Amino acid sequence: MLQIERYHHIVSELEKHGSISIKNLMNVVSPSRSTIRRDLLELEKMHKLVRTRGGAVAVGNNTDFMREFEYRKNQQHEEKLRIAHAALQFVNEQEAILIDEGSTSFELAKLLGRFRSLTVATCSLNIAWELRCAENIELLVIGGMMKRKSLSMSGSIAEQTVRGISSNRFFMTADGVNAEQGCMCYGAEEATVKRSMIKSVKETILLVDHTKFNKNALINICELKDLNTIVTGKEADRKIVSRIQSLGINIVLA
Amino acid sequence: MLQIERYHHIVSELEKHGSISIKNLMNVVSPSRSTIRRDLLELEKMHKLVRTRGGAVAVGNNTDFMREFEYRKNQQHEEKLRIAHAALQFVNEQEAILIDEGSTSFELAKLLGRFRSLTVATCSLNIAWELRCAENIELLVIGGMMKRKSLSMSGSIAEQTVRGISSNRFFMTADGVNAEQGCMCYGAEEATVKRSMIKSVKETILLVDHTKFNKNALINICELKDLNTIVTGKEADRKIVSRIQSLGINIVLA
DNA sequence: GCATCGCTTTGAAACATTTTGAACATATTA
DNA sequence: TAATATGTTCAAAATGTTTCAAAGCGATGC
Repeated sequence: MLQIERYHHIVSELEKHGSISIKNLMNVVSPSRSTIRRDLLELEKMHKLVRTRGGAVAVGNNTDFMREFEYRKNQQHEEKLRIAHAALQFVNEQEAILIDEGSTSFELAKLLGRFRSLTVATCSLNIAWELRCAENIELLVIGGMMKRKSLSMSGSIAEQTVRGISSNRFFMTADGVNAEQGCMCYGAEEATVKRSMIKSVKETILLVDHTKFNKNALINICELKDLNTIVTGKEADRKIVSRIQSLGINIVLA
Repeated sequence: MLQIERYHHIVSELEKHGSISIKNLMNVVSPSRSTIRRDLLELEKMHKLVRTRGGAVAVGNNTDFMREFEYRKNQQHEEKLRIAHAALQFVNEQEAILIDEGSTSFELAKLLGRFRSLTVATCSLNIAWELRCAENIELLVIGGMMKRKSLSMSGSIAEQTVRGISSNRFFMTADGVNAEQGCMCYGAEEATVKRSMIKSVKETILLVDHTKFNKNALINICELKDLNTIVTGKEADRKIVSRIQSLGINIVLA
């Protein structure tokens, strides 16, 4: 394995797991302890990792974030993947779509490579980064003050930008949904941006895993009737589903 | 195997795997190390790949790591680091600064961890990603249509955002600088954003390595008198330096 | 057609440099 | 204290660079 390939392998393992051991790297990237040790030494100089006894961990700031993101991603990850796949039916070639921040919509973004040509607008830094090299996608990054927790842009600048655009579909996420209060999330500014987005599109499609139903989150985003479709996992409670359907909202169980 | 066939084979392998080793190419494209080495040398000149010890990696590779590797192999990398360090003297605690896209300003961004509290606005997706976890930094991402080549946002949305902000200092980059035409860059939309940025700050500081002097790039950004300071490498030609100083521009040789 | 010339490409060898794997003494952990 | 990991040093291996002669190839003239 080439040196650069080893470096790359180590860094990407680190991004995935947050830490690695020399033992696990042996026979994968190199047969010799010394070489691995030297690689870690080099990567530490580049501030790509911090060495520990027996291995290394991802660098300071990134670790917390990675852990949190990985954690959120892994919760209901399999369900989120199903939801993302099901959401694809609402994406059409040559269209412009809006994608919200959040792990489910991140999964959707990762599936957009299959289209020939799309325009995607997003306030998620994660999604922007994921799509930055996708040649089939015209990417509109919605700027604003970045929220470190969600890695998304919000605030008055984001709102102003959203008001100036219009598109067919908005794939929204939420932290809580119920028939009475509608969609909710924890951040007030995020909620404002979401509301603007809803206004600037023809159709809003909510992507939520089943655990979000009947859960309350601080800030109200919109009522259920503002949505056109909800895509969720087949684990969703039947009563809730039929309750929502009775309000005239289309539900897709993935 | 014909030369052109070898080139083709190497490039397509590179597209498939992201990296190749000379060993693997031996006996496939040519029996001789020398020939392969020469091929890689040629392809590197054509910017089809970047050579590494023992092989080569694809250019414009998606991963952070490869991109950084490409940067590091760049001739002026060491100079750019010096320039970034020197530029730090113009950054003050608690201030708001604007940072342009480009590899030199990216180096500057990486040094901002040493401040206790800063507000940073940038149109560079690279820089935004780099600073996403920095708890000492309030990050304003300037949104807009993303240019894949520079990983930066521009266009009318970016301009509009820039018009709405004001800050103390703008750290600008350029592809060409000379006393007559001033600062230039290759992208027309990028130039427009840069001009807006210059207008919205008190002081503009240009960060350029010495190779940018007396080089022409397509689009004019501004005249030299619009700048307050130029930070460049000590390799810069003395004549050019004194010529610019005579125009009343402060020059820092890093 | 074929020999010759000039140019480019190729393969190999010599030498410089970097990387690697192993050995051993030292430090750290349980 | 035993076990494990680390740092250091060194020779061997691998890779890069430079140089050069041989081979390949097109153009030209006979």
